[in-house]
Amino acid sequence: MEEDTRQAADYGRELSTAVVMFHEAVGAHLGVTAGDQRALAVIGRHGPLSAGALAEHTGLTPGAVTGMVDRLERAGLATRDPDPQDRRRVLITATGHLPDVFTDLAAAMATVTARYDQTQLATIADYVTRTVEVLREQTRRLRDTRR
Amino acid sequence: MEEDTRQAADYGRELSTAVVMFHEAVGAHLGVTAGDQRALAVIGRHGPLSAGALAEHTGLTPGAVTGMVDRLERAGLATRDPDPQDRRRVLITATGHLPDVFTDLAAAMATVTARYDQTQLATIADYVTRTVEVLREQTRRLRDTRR
DNA sequence: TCTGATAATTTAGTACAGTAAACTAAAACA
DNA sequence: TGTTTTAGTTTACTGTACTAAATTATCAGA
Repeated sequence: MEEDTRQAADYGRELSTAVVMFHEAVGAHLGVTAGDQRALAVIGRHGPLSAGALAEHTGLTPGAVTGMVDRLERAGLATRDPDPQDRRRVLITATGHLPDVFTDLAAAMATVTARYDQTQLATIADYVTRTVEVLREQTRRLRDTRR
Repeated sequence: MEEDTRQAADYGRELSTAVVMFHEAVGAHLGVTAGDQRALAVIGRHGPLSAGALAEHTGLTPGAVTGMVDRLERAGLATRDPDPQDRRRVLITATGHLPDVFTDLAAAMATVTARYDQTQLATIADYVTRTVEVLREQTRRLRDTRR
């Protein structure tokens, strides 16, 4: 049992490293930062947001959001559309264009998950869900303790 | 089945985000970059490395490695020890001092994995191992296709 | 209609990680 | 012993993301 939980820590670490490096590579490839990608995810889930709303979501200044959206636009991931209700505003809209890198990853992961039956998938889902909760909690704690 | 693999993609995405954000928080908390942490992991596994060897491992210039080691030292994670065989050299040595953040995470993850029996742990290990392989392969492809 | 507030962008500046080159000390070799 | 090479650090510079403040256009309210 002890041996198995130690192994779990090892591959958890390897998974972390692999995830971080993958995302760095994606960022470098697309010319966007991790924060850019997270902002894009917010827009994708929520729908178009004004630059100001995005600034609130990200905690960045309006100027920094301008830069962020520039990068997302340049990468073909988002556009600025005028807001019909307020001409001062732009609505940052996800293009929905999924870069090959994500479709490739999804396809590869589909072949991985296709190996498992329902029970196994439930176990995996449980593990991942709990892991995500742990990570979020630990992240929260870190953010709350100032250096 | 299709529903389940789509859910797998969703929590895979959430896991990715949680991992990246956790590591960013760790980095900010400790004052080290992701690259610093990876270099530290190399030293931890391999044993002390000279600055030059570390530069080769990381692909950075000697000057950048000096900065990296400065940061690791400042965070209490590594030290510079003289190399008895060549006085021009320093051996970058991991202190082995595990920051609370990692022990806390390990403890939290241990409670997660303690929920599963041997069969379930084997399933999880299989999933994680394959996921890591997929991520590494995709990362390699990205690095190989220049922007 | 005018004034104050708001939205996004631009401008000027900062912080940081990294590179290239210079520097200093030590090692290797003739 | 003198010269060349090597190791790590420092210095000067670059690129990038970000902040603060200024700018320009639009909106809301008196």
